[in-house]
Amino acid sequence: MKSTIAALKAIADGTRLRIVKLLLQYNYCVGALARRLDVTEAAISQHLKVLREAGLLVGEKRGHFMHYDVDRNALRALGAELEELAVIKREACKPEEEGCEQQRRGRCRAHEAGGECPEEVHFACHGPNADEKENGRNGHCECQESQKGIR
Amino acid sequence: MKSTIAALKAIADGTRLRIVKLLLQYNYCVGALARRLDVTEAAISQHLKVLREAGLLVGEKRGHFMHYDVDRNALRALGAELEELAVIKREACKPEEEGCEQQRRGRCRAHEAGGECPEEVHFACHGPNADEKENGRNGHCECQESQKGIR
DNA sequence: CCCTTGATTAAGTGATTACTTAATTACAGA
DNA sequence: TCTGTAATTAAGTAATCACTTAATCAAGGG
Repeated sequence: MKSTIAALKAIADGTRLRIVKLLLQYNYCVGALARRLDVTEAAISQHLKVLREAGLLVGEKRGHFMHYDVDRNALRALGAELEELAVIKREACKPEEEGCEQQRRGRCRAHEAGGECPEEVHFACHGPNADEKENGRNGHCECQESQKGIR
Repeated sequence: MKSTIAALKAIADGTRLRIVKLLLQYNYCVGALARRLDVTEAAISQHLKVLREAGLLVGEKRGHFMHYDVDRNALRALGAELEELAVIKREACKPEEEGCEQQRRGRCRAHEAGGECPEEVHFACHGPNADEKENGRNGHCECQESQKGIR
């Protein structure tokens, strides 16, 4: 989760994305990357550090040259994580589990049909206010796909 | 390409990733997001703008509430793009196409076997220097998987 | 043991970013 | 039309970031 963000941050940079793409194809050392990308070696080294610490690269010393490889599994995993987000579905309201009040939801649907939205269901959109939060309401059941059209 | 980076930058932020995850599940309006995430509405609005301009969200006005939905296709496409990177293979050297000198590569392998790396193949790792670049050498063929172990 | 070269680190700079508060725009109801 | 509320935008600030140059570390070859 936190490492996901670190990895996303690491690859969400033009120069670093170019580095990753180059290293996927070629086994360049640091100096070669610098020349190919027309960036100073120091800058490349700093970018490599970011990518390495994000788990996207692994380094290997050969002679006194340093070569970096992309951790393809980490890259795949990162992509998969985003794709998996995309399949999250709007949760259906389960009032019996969540302790929500069906009456209130019913009233929301009435509003959807053109009726008026009573004051008690305002948090359908806005979530619980401070008092409601203390009363354990989480405001989530009122904002489902099933009630699309409500506020 | 450029939009890829924008989308990655947009989602590579803790607060914005939380927004996306919430919006995948719930149909909150801006104020509800602000309350759920304990962030000011102004801050949320600015994050929503970033996500919207990156193509990850679409907004819809209902009454005078603003609801945002995640563009799941965009999210999927972004994840797929990262996964597709991971399958890029190290390119085999094609000297006939690239104008590289096989003799030189041969000498590199000799070095791999424990021999000495002659000065002329130094760019095997480092890419072309200024003069070589003018002579059309791209320094790429010498740095392939096939020559792993060379500098 | 020095000298050269590759790579990293240190320090400093300008640009960008995430946030705050305040002002503004947009909209619905009285 | 006026009022109150939702949302956005403006303006300012502290922190982070990508880059630069210079110094340092590491590793061979003479």
